[in-house]
Amino acid sequence: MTGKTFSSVWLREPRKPTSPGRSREEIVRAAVELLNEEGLDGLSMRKLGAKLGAGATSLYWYVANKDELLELVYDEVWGEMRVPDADEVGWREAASVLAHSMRRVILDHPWAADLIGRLPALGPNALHVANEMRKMFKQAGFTGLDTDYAIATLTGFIFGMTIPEVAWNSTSGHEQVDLGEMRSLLLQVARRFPHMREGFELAEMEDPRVVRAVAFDFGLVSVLDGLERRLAT
Amino acid sequence: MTGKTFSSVWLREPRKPTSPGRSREEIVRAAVELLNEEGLDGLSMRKLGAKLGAGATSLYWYVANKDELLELVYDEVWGEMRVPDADEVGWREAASVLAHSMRRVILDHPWAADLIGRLPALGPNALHVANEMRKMFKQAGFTGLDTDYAIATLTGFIFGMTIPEVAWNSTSGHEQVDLGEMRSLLLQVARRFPHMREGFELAEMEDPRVVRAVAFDFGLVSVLDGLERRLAT
DNA sequence: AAACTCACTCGCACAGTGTGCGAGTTTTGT
DNA sequence: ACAAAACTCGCACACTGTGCGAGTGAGTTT
Repeated sequence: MTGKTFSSVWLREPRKPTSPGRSREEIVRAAVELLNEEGLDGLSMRKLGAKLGAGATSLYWYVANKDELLELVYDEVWGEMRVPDADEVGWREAASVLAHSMRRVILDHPWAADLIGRLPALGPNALHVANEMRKMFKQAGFTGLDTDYAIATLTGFIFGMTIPEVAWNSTSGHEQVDLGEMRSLLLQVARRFPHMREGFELAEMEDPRVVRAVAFDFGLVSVLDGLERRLAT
Repeated sequence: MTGKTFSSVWLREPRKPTSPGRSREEIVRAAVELLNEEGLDGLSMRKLGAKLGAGATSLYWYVANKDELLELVYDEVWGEMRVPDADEVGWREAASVLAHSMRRVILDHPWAADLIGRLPALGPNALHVANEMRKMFKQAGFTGLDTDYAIATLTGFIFGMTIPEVAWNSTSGHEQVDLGEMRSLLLQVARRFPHMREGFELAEMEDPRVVRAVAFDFGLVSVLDGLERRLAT
């Protein structure tokens, strides 16, 4: 374990000098664009500099290092998540809309999936979402730490459902894999793991994207039901 | 989108030549060791070669590229997950033990958290776990695709709960952050996001590790309750 | 007007990365 | 003994993040 000292953009002076109205947001915006186009590996300081018509190392005036830049872009995706007001639509509806929104955002920004396991979500946008979720679950009737447990449970489910989906999408983007070979491999697998066979047969009649969406909905009502049951005690 | 052709170690000839009983497993084992010691960034082909007393590029005889090596080590962690027999202990108990086992394995191999979002779990160990889970949920009473949805829901919850926990651990390993500064920042946050305040106050009286473990249990019973409810319809 | 300060830019260099290539070495098969 | 196959590895290439220190240009002070 490298004795790394914990540091985060968010745990520092509220602002850098940033006197000219110019650049940090611009950098983050360009970085997000680059990430959307080329993925996490496609983001390098040199490319980002070039995209902004700047030298590679100029960016280091606005950002301490690449990790800090990643913290900033990570919070940016939290900013895209929509949390409806539970007072207006009820907590279950609010939670459901939020869940689909979070899933959508991650699928649209696959690189964010990698960041979830690397950075804690401490930025203002993430805190805003957390705050709204807390309000939502309190409105549902949760109290004390149970409220936070409910938040963790729901976001956990959403992330855990979506992150592997990203992994799957990244490989099967336009699959070059021989379909016949794939099929025969599946058969071979089915022999060694007999319980999987039925699942394979059922799943291959549907569009995988649809299957995953249905699975998400199935899981979501389960989780919400489970949370609702906690309220009864 | 780079038109990457999908390829996986698992979708290829069942075996490389591998005539001498010697090396591929050994490489994977050493890689896992290196990963446990130094994390995902600490694994480089050169270091791995050195650890094995071999030249850096010698490994490429046994492994097509680094990604393939990662697929192999990824499946290795699936091999550490324990799935009890649902016929003996009942599906709820089996699911619960499995969940805690998966959480433990990921916390013990934090680098695996990054791989979940990058690679689909297609290795033999992963398939074995999936197979056992399918058996477990069928024993519970699920049928058809619902069985697969239940699997996705449970593993989704487990991963989604644990992956951010890994992120948090990686920063707060031995936190060098000024506690007073942290405190004052939290107060500032609490002003902007009032609903968070109660959560902060409650949480800071407990050991964060314990809080997260409790949250996991809370979420787990919720998810299992929710799944059980699906059986009623 | 001259001097100074300070926000900002960026080229160079260093240590490190994955990996293709092709020339070597060892082991195996006949 | 000879050939073929299995295996090793040094070199080179293009790339990475980033510390350093010299440069630029606008604004402020004297």
